[in-house]
Amino acid sequence: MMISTKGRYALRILLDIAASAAETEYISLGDVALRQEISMKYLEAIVASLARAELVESKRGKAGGYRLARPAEAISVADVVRAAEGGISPVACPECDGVSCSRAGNCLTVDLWKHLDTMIERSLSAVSLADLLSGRDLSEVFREI
Amino acid sequence: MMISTKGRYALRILLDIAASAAETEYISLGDVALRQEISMKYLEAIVASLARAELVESKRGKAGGYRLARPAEAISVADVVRAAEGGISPVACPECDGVSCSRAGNCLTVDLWKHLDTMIERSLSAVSLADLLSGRDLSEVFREI
DNA sequence: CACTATTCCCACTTTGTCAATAGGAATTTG
DNA sequence: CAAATTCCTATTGACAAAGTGGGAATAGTG
Repeated sequence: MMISTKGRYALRILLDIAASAAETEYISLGDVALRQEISMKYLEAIVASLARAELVESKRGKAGGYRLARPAEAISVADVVRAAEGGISPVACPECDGVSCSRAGNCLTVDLWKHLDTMIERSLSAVSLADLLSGRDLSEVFREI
Repeated sequence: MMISTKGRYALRILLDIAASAAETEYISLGDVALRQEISMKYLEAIVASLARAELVESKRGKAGGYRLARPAEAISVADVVRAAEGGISPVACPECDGVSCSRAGNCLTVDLWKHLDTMIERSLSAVSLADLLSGRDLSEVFREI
């Protein structure tokens, strides 16, 4: 599994909410849809998974909307992708997913995929929404991993 | 797009060929199919893309088969994945694919995806078939990136 | 209370990709 | 020629991605 529109949109949505948060407590999806040029309906679907993962809190009814459930510093890109895509691993290797594979013993590749997975995991965990909002140079972040 | 069975199988196929290469010059897909428990027909499809990418050379007819087009040290996992999957990038971000995106200017995420891409690219480029065959500890390889 | 703006829920469509299979043509060796 | 191989094109079934549609529940406002 990889990073499709769901994951990319999810990140943009959260950044949009975080950036607009000063004005009003809760940001409506209508506003986000306008700014991000994403259809309202698709937004709903994506935000639903973000809410399920407790990355955002919602308030219904008029003047309702969404806000971050935690400070932007405490939400990593890994959190977002996991919530939106259902997982982070880019490799469909059974053994890597915890399902034992009959070939695991003499498979020369398992180890490679596992290393790749953990590296991606660590990289995306190291970048927070706040980092992206501040325009921080990501070379630093990635170098420290 | 990222690493599906096609990419994983492709790697296993090349490792199989590389490991058996001492016995006979060319390895037939029938043999690979038996050892790797992958259907002959699916193998054909995958090997075709490896041949197109000039990672393997073929010989037709009886006693024909495939062999590596370069020494195992000179074939990286990145080469294999690119050939089998048609690309490496796990992110479907237009700007990252070279297609200019109207939002690129005020998009806070493009940079992140580009960093991620190049990191994966560099990681997979750093591992060769020979590394995998020798059972070399990949922690070393990944640490040096 | 009536109205309106919102989230929430479920079902649906369309399009595309993955994973694999099928049948047969072309080529080489013995 | 016969057998073993690669090569080529087409097709299938399952599943997910990307998005749409209709409407119910909720909450603030005049």
